[in-house]
Amino acid sequence: MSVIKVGLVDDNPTLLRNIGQNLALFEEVEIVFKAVNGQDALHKVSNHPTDIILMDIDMPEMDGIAATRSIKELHPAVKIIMLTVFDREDKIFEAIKAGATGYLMKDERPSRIVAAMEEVMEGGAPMSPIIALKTLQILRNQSVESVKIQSVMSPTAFDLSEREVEILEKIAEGLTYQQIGDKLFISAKTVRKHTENIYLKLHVHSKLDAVKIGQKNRWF
Amino acid sequence: MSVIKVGLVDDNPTLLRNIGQNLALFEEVEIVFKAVNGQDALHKVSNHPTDIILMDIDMPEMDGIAATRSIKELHPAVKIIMLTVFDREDKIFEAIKAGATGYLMKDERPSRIVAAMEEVMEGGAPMSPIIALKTLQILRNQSVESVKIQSVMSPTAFDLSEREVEILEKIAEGLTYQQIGDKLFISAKTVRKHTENIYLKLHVHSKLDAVKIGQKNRWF
DNA sequence: CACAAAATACGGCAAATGCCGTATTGAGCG
DNA sequence: CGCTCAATACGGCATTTGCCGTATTTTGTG
Repeated sequence: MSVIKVGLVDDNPTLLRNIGQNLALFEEVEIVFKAVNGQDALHKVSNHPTDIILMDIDMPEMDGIAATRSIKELHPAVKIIMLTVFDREDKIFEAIKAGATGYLMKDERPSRIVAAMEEVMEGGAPMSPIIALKTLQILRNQSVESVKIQSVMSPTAFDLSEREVEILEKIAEGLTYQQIGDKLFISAKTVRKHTENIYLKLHVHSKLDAVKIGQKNRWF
Repeated sequence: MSVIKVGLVDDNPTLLRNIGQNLALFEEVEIVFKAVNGQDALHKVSNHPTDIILMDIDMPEMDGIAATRSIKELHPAVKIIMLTVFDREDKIFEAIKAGATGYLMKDERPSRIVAAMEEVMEGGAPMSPIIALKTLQILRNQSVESVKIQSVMSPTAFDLSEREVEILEKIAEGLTYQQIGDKLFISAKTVRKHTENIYLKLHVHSKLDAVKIGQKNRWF
């Protein structure tokens, strides 16, 4: 892999051109497309072989995070580096969740951006210092348990129907059978029957144990 | 701040000397102490003004993580960069929790280690690419809720006694009053009375709701 | 020691829950 | 068109739970 195929996504044409011109000076990158919004990017990435997308996080229409989610779904191999002007710390976590591999400030030097792209190609995860610190701070607030390696199972793996998952959600909220029935416009008796079936499938015998399985597998 | 005052902590004298010699070539760092274990480090950092500690993560006696925790407690301003030979991914998270600011492989080039220290001094959080990726992966597995800014309350904030917290833990495990009583060698009736008091203090009316508060505040 | 708080224990009762039935309806599918 | 399965609904019953008492013992603290 000598030349890195890059897609640029930014709703500001001026910035788009600036970044493009800066990157064009580096022979190790080749800009394969430019897009002005998430929809546009989603379309163009399908028609151009792409290694890395530099994605503006703040865009109208489909924003960078939604676009990242969509693109990663269709093209998991494409790496995405988020770019932001401000330190939108509330967005960092969402961007990471969406599947971004790197996270840089827009005012990084072009050489740093190219270095970051090379780092991504080598399996790294480049972040601006302030971003890296922020991720550590977020992580530091986590409990050890929540990071434990665990094989997450989908509700269908337990053979739960959609309705049953819906019921289990309400149970997890702490509602009684009657309250759940009222919410779903079915009788409390029916809710209890669903619950019986849920218990059979999950091999548990109480609301609490059922909810515990749901939480462990992040169903809600 | 021109010269960075560095402390080295490693149980392997050879590596300690190697790193020391390598760093000595850089005029922007000054090694203020070397320690061979956590205890030693904890003692020496108190007697030497220190900016950054390079800490081996695998040490006998007090390991790097415990040492980091202790040092950050006494000297919050001291930045700590963890060094590891292998990709001990299970240790990364613990190290971060303990308060490490950076996380590098030992085989990083000396110039990279110096660059990382400068990055730390500027408020960054340098990580080797593989580490950075790992932190993102950990973060990606988190639920959004668990990162939400939330004021975590201690059980004492709800006026819960130790015993009541203990009872609540068992409830969270999904045990019945009888089972809890058997485990704690008290009668089920007593467990129920404790639970009544817990409900009063937490303002809830069911096991599920009580456990939800406990989970939200990370009591177990 | 005296006092307060916490932990322990028991009784009773209404409501909720867990579990065993049965039965009807409708949607999907070969 | 039958077949299956999910969703719906109801009855009954034993157990658990939530909540109201009261009361004794233990523990900690001034």
